[in-house]
Amino acid sequence: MSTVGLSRRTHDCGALRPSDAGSTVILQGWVDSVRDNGGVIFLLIRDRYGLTQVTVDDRCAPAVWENARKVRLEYVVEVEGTAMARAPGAVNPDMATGGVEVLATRVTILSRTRPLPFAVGSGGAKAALPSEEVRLTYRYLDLRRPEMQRRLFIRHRAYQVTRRYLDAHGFTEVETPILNKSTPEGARDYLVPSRVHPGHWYALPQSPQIFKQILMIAGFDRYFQICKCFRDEDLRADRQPEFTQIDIEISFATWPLVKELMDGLIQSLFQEIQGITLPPIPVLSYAEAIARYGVDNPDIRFGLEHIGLDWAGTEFRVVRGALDAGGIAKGMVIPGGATRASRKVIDAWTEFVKRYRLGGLLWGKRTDTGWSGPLSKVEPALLDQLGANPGDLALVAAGPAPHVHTALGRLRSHVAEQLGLIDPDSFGLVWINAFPAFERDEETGRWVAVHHPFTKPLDEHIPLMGTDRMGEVLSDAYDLVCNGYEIGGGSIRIHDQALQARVFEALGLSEEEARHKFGFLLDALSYGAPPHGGLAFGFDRLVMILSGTDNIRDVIAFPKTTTAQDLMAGSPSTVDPAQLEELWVRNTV
RNA sequence: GGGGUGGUAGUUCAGCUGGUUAGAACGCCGGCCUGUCACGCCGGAGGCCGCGGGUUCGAGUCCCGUCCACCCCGCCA
Repeated sequence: MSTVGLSRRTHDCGALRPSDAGSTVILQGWVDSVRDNGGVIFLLIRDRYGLTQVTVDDRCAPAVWENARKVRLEYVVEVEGTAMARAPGAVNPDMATGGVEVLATRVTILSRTRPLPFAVGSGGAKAALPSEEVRLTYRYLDLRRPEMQRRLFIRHRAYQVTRRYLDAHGFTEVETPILNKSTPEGARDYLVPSRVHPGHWYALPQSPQIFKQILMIAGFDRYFQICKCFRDEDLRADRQPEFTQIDIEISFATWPLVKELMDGLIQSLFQEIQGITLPPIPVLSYAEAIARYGVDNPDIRFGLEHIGLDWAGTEFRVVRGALDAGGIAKGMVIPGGATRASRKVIDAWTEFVKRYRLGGLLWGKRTDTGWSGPLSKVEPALLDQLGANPGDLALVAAGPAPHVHTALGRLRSHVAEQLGLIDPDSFGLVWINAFPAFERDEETGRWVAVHHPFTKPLDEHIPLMGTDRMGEVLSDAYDLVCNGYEIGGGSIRIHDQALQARVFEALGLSEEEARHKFGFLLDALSYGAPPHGGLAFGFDRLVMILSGTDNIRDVIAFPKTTTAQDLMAGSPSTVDPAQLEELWVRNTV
């Protein structure tokens, strides 16, 4: 790849090698370090490709010296000089260009800098990274750091691999509107007032869901888009208010076809970016994932699987009480945990599970002869089901099923991380499918769609809709999970308007309401809709995993804080009252 | 909406149970130094101790409130 072309520079800062000795070169870049030894000055020049040492000594003209003395960290300079092989004792084996240096014949300062708010270049290695607040305020400086550049280059590669793969498999990239109709389901919408329609509002898309289904009805057969989505909900380390999805929809799709095509995309991404060939991606049903891992986004890079026990006949009070109240109790065994987990550590785990609305944690250490700890009061025959060996630690959680699953599931990852059971260089991918189609809204008690109301229930479960077994209906939906992160999800959609109407009915949506919210989709479905399905990948999370970070802000050029502010740009901000007036909006703050 | 951690020099941090003039490192400014690569040495400047109240003879330190950053619960079809 040539980066020089018609530019003045002859090489980038990562290019020179001892074999270039004797060449006249021009470099342009930022001053990464200045080592002024009096009679000789060494400048490290940095660009996105690397670092090159420039030498100024008594062979250099007075004008070179004059400018070299003025140079400061992060000045932008152009240096002309002669590439020289370094003397054997002066070679730096830690640098790609460590065998060469450029003896300057000209140093031109292209741009100066004010004193920096924090160390940017390799000199920053000696200082800790500044706070996120400072990094975000001066994002242009943070992004100058090679580590941040590396992540955005990986992101760039991921865009290209995605487009190339999907194009090669017959997908058409289509853009859908950013100014949309609000639908009151799902996350909170970001709203945009209409100037020409007083009192009317657009919503920014939470996803292009309905549009991509309409593209299927329109006959595009295979669609994709790398698109921004917006959800006005509280943030997390892996959640931003605006984020990027690889949005995909396939006509005449079945779950096996979706899996085959998407496994190929994921394989390509890991192959071309990480250079690794993934093993085939396994599939777990939702029910199995919950039983074995407690969560629907399990990290399968380590064991510590949950163990369901048959508690028949137990008189152990905590478990008995939970079971009698309609709850469950299940366990987890930590091999060697009897010595690896101190009482203090177990107490901390007990506190940990309380976050997830669990009352506490029962534990027991398997000894050569029996059990110690609270679990020693349980009937020993029942504990045999745990399959623990002497030296193992068993943890048992009892309570309402959702709390037990979630708490023990989160604890499983917490323990694995704490005990170093996770190989940080490995990737654990797994598909989860056969999700429940409906769940009860905790506040209203109404049935709501777990995925979205266009998700097709499994054929054999369709008759259960609207009956008292509504909660047993499973859907043809699937998520892709990597290292415990949900990185994608989708479903086979309903393409039949009669079935769609039945789902709305089962959800307690009147025909009128359904028409008001989704009328245009219902109309479209009535004009010859092919069977179709698809999914969307969380592109930021994917890049996060591919670049080895656990924070989504690290892979977004200009992210927002946990209070959804852009500290650099200063958004959100107040606006001129005249703007509001034009938009028929009145400020009530 | 709730819980937790943090906020002291440009940056990263120290500052014990309240006590005289708030320190260090890096950076910045000036000087010295001909082979450095975290260069070294000497000197200097730089502080509304996040903000607002309160307790006290006295607050960086204790109390209340508030703002900001981060992590988590709720939330995120």
